[in-house]
Amino acid sequence: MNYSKGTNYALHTMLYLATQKDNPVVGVQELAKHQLVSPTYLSKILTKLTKYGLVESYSGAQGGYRLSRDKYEISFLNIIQAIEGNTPLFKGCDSNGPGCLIEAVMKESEKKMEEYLQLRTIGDVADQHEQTKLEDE
Amino acid sequence: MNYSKGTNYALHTMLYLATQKDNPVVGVQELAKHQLVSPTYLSKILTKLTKYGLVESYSGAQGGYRLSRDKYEISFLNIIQAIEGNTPLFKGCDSNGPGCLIEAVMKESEKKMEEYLQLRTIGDVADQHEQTKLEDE
DNA sequence: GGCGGGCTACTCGGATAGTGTGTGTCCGAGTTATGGCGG
DNA sequence: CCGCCATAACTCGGACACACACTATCCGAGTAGCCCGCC
Repeated sequence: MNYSKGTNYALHTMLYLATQKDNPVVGVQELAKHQLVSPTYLSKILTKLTKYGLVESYSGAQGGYRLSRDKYEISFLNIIQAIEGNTPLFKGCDSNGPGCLIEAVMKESEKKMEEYLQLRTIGDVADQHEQTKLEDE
Repeated sequence: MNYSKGTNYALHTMLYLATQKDNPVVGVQELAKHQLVSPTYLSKILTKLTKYGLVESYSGAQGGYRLSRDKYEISFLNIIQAIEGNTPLFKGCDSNGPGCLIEAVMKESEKKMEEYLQLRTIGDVADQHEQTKLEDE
């Protein structure tokens, strides 16, 4: 029970894209280099993000990816669900029916987490990232 | 990324124990019968709960398990961590150091969920369970 | 009637497969910018 | 100088192998209550 590595890669990739000026198209090679991941594997993750509508892909030479909408409109929850799916963490009370009290508690706890992840956007964190970089200098 | 079935079994088993009067010793056979799980597998889960100090085991004839402390002192988080371990859901920012902003957000979201799970005790839910049973009659 | 030994029911723990998901690679197909060549 | 074409760079998508955790089962060992027989 933990987040897949793909989610980690996806979050860092999105953060990298969000810190770029003027939202340019960035190739997979460059994205992969910053995380020590194979470009082919990262492209699979980016495919998921594309299907989920978080990034746009551009084929051909000088192609690559860029954010498909404003970085402040992309929450952590969006990215996580794009990779992990939006299936609930807890399931299996089917035999006990929808009135299972345990399921209710688990779903509520999951909701608490998702509410926070929905609040935080990749743009916010990108700004924080810029801030700390300036402080270092 | 989801809770293991073992966690589901553990929660239902704990709830069943909590709804018993006077906290008697209950055998694995009886516990397994209510969840349609093999007794041998359920015993492995109960072993974890025992090591975590949530239940006590009694060997020999008429043996079994019972809660080792007051049901209102046993939170959902206790049970979940007994089965899933207390490792964080999100990990892998080691290369980025402890100052990784993404990791901070993820850990905070996890904390939100755990806070709620720590609040809810198996005793509370057991009482709710009794309540709804009375209303049905 | 009291005591002891064997029996039974039960848990404990390790060993062992099967299975599904995540992880990662490889390759062919399609797409687009770029540069060179000929008109 | 302009347009066409080959080439290179790049993404896209599927197919495929591998590793690891979860799931589940089986079996031997240990333990405690119970019953029966012997003294």
